[in-house]
Amino acid sequence: MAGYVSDAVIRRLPGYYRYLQELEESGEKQISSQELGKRMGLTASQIRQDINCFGGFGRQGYGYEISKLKEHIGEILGIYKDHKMIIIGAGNIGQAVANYANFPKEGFDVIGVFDNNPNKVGQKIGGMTIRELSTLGDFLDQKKVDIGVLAVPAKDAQSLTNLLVEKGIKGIWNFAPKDIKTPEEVASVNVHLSDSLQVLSFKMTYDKEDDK
Amino acid sequence: MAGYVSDAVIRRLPGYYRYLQELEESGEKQISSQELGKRMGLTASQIRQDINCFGGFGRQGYGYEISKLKEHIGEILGIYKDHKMIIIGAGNIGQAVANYANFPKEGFDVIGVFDNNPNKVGQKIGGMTIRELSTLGDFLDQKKVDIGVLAVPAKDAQSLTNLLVEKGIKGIWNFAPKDIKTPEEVASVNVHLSDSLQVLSFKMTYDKEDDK
DNA sequence: TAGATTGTTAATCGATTAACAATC
DNA sequence: TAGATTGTTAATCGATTAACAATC
Repeated sequence: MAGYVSDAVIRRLPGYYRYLQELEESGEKQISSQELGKRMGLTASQIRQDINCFGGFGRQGYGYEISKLKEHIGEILGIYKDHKMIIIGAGNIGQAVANYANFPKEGFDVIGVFDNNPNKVGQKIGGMTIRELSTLGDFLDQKKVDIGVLAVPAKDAQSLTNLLVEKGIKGIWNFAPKDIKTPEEVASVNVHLSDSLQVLSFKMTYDKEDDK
Repeated sequence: MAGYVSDAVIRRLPGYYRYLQELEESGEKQISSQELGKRMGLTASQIRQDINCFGGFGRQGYGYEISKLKEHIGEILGIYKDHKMIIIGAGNIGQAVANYANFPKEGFDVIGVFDNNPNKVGQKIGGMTIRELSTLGDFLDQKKVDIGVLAVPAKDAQSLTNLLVEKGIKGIWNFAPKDIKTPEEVASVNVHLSDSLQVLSFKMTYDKEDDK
């Protein structure tokens, strides 16, 4: 359906989904681009442009049917598909992701957790037994895994990425404080929590000098 | 020093810091915008433009002195300052942040953790005793806190934001799956992990149809 | 000096906003 | 029908890239 979709648009899609879900839960049936824009802090124009990257889901003179638009955007995001995930690194972040309650109901299903620390291997987190990292290759040979979550130190990020890619992973969600390189056909998203905290730190300093 | 700095530039700053640190650790002394661009996947032009938002740190015919530029960008980001942080919500993410090893050495210091679950209050995480959420207001009256980390359910995010703002917090690092509103003088950064996973899901689906 | 590379101005590109005809 | 609001084209704005004089 969609042709080229810019990164700027892609990054806004989950926000649309969240706001539409909230509206749906509050019992609303319909919304105009103007009203949605007011709530989200976007212009009505931008919302219509964004949505029309994927086709005309609205109705002139009426607006958008909330549940239908939400459904469409969920579909576009691919969140109704079944995603098999594994987590590599059972440290703070690996554990948080393993236990994160929001995923399963949306089709993101953790089927394995790996670590190379002997004290952790065999322990359970989020109902899963932590496996020895050296068994990762075999695991990937045997099971279909869609998403690899990298929650390891920076120095291990690229070599593990290479292994995942070699074994046919489709996407990598990278929490290591290091940018990873994947071939074009393997999607990746970097989270970089520490970067995000530094951005906050910057804004705390510089906002004061802002004069607009 | 700096006038208006666009969000696009701000978001790249932590990346510069990371790459420069890595170069420094590997013993490099000097780098040109061209070479740095190659490593980071940016154009040399963009790097020079970005850096010159904050002043001329380079030398013609030579490039940039790595340790000096790193230091400058660290300064700009404000990461050498002392930041007192509190964490609100001792669930998966709150715990991960409390235990996150990368912060203290860079001046981000967690001085309190709060939760409203009686089973959690009194327990220890990251060397801190979890406090009853209802004591948050008093705590903020007594101590100077710079950053509040929100790791709570969506429904509680805005009311806790309001409390933090009222008590004079300077920045909010928001992990709740909900956009928060703060007055202009209070900085905030949303992390929205679930959004980021959905972006990955989208890219896994649509990259294949991409024809460039 | 010659070569390299910055700092900065100008050109281009892409994303956002405005406008308005189509139509519910 | 009249009013509202979309889908879409055109105008504007801002960010990225290119170019080049300045200078180390």
